[in-house]
Amino acid sequence: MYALLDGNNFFVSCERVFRPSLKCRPVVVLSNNDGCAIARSEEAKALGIKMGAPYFQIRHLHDQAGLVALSANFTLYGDMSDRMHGLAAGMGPAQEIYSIDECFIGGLDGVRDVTRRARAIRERIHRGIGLPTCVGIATTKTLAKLANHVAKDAERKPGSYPVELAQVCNLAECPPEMQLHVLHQTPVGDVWGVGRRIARRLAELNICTALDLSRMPPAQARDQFSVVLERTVLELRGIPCIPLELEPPPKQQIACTRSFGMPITDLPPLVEAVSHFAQRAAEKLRAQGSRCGSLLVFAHSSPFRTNDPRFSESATVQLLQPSSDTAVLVTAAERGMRKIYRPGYRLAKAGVMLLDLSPQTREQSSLLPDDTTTTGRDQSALMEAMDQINQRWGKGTVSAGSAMKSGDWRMKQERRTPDYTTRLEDLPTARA
DNA sequence: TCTGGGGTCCTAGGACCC
DNA sequence: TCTGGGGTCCTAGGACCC
Repeated sequence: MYALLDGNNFFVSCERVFRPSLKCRPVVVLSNNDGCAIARSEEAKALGIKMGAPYFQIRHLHDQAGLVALSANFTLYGDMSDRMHGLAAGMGPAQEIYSIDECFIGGLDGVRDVTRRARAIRERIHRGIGLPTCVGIATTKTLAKLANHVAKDAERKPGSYPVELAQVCNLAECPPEMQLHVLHQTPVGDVWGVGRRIARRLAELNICTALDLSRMPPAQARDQFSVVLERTVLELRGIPCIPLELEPPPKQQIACTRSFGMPITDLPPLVEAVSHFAQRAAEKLRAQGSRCGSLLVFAHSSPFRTNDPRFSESATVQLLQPSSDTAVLVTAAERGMRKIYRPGYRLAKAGVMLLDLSPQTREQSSLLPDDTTTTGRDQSALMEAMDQINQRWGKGTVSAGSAMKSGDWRMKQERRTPDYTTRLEDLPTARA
């Protein structure tokens, strides 16, 4: 038995905790660079704003309908997320943190009164940190996801489902007719693991609802699609195929990529940007205790500006030996960028990806006699000191020389809210 | 003028080996 | 003139997730 708990309109809800005036208003949170809407309040959804809608296309709704648009504040959301997951863990013996706003709880078979317990946890989260959540409970993760949809729909679309299912829906407790009804009401594209493409192909086979999909022969799902879809079919039938992942496996690649605040044509700001990306990526790399064997740098022009000349290049730089040293990675990133750079293009985005990750174990010295790369204890001690300083005093307190964050490649974030929960200066003040 | 970022897994096809 | 079969590894591309 699994439960899935997730925060409703998570980023918007985080913002509303500290600005109650945003309640009952249409609110969106924008992606980096204030590019497009990545979270919407119910009121914003009612205005017809789609997930991913470019901001410039919905900006007029500010005057027309009082839309409030905020820059993403991931520091705030990450901290609220930690608190939410901490409270959610009380629901059962095992927890998988699936994303910033969702977690699965497993091992519920031995837990008495699961539904009531889920309601109590929801209440505790709401009282404790002010976030609204919904919980779906079922025999498999895929069905728990589905139940979670039901809990949400029952709450916000009166009449769609019985009110008892609002906020917390335990599908396993529902009578069989209701279970069938739920599967029948769910479009196949809303099933976890079925995206737009596969939904379209399934529709050609006359498979349009979750119920239809659950009745597809698993072998056919495997032959005509993939083992992934076969698992989904089985999960919809109540046969668990996707286990709980208690500990996140170490990442196999680490990326840092950004769209620029304005188009870049010159080499120096590009080098500065990728140096910065390499530095950030190196921090993430060390945080999970890994080294990387190679690094990929890319840059491209805007795919949306069809009149501009197109540019899209990448270079993979092999390191002499695996490293997690900021200086080594920054140097490699710069080299890659100099290699792919061509003048005359308006570049919109660039990034660095660390590949061939392996665990940071013992020091391994180079076989090459004249390898001048600085290695060994001194360098890793320096990295450790850098990470600690930045952790204690804030990101970017110390940084590699070429990676200073000064240029106009920096992203636009014109409507960012304060770091209410992680910076003393931003602590909200309560007035009597 | 203005369109995000960071991941995973699976599959097909080619290279290579015996 | 005749030209196998089975396996592994790697990569690129597609699909999905939030």
